[in-house]
Amino acid sequence: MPLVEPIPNLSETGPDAVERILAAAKDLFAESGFNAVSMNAIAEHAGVSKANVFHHFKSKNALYLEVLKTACSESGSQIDQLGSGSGTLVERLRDFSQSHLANILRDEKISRLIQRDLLENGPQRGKEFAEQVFGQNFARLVEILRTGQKKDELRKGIDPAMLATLLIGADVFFFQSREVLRHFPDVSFTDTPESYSAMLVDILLRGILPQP
Amino acid sequence: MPLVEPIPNLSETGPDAVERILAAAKDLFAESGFNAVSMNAIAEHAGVSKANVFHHFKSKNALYLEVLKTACSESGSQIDQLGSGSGTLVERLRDFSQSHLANILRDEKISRLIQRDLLENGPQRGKEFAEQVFGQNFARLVEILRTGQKKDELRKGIDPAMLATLLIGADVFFFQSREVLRHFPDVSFTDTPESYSAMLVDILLRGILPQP
DNA sequence: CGCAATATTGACCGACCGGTCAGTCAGTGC
DNA sequence: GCACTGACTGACCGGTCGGTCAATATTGCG
Repeated sequence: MPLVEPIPNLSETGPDAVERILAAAKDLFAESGFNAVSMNAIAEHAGVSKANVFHHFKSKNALYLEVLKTACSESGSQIDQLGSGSGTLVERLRDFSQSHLANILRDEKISRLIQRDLLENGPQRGKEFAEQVFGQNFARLVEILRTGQKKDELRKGIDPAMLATLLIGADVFFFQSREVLRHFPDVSFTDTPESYSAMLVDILLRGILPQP
Repeated sequence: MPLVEPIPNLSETGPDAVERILAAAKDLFAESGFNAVSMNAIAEHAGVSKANVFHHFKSKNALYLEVLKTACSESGSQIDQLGSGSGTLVERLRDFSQSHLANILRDEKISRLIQRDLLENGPQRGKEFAEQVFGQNFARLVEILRTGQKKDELRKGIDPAMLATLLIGADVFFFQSREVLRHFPDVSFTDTPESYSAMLVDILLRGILPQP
């Protein structure tokens, strides 16, 4: 029972079958993970026969890798423009935090897909992601922070890589824990990522101690 | 091909079959997730027949839920003693951050199991975890922070729930991203969670801006 | 001891899995 | 007309899945 019909395809020009398969696979893999999705389900979702899926992709794993590759390139290009803005380091940090979280939330499917893949494929995949997907952006962020530190916009004792980890980690944790946090009565920010981001940067900048 | 033999069982007194099944299931579920683990694999790992597993647990799902229940109660009791220490808020924060991260890392299997379950069972499970597993501890941490805030040990503008989220999130992110972070040349703390924790608290306390 | 309850087993089931295959069909160049 | 090609399909394969069942081994109790 296909939950989504393959676009009625009124006469002829619909999305290419390959694209429909990739889109269906992306949705289903992100939703339920590699093992829980059958090639039959993908085929039905895409409105083609299972055999046709195998005609275009030599195996389930090959299809999965193709989906992952696409997702990663999208994910990478989204973050590209970050950190290139001008202004003080403080302004740039605010911008980065806001747009980074927005990017994660924008295509939830991609985020889930990558999260799932990292969880299921262990250290080896972790290395691949570090080197091929996130490495550049992380290094750039660290470099920006280091430069700011030299210009005395950042405290000397701070490890730039630690700060970068914290900035990214806070957003990632927000993304994947929203559905838990939402049910804590003390928590008020799950529906407004902007306010989460603002509070995060505020804490990072000024610290949590009372100021004389 | 069982990767781990069921304990030679020299004559008779080994762990009860039910316990062996639970232990095997916990290991395998944590390692590969619900769908990727077969009842046959669990049975072999536990050194019993598959039918015997079904004799003690009415279904795969019931076994899984039992494993999850056990894992959650262990996870809960571990965190129990936190925050009950004495001393200034700063000292207690340092203690909390250190031991919280240590707890997460101690039984990696449980952490992975819960992480996997939250990812695969969506918002509904998120609510259950929030209410039945993490709710109390989170509320207690928030309460400690709020009290400290009233005694002026914490800046007024800080949202205690936000700070609690940040404390916990930083540790969780560290746990699940170690294998990625490890491969960033700028990162130096992946093998020393204590130094990560120390840097985290330092940043939170003093902020990242230069101090006059 | 006998005997019932429980623990454990191998054989088995239908459903579904990823993947294959022979073949249909529309389009294209000659 | 004909040969060829790539997209596409339904039927099918061996294998594994979660789950069942009748039969056997083990235990505990009168």
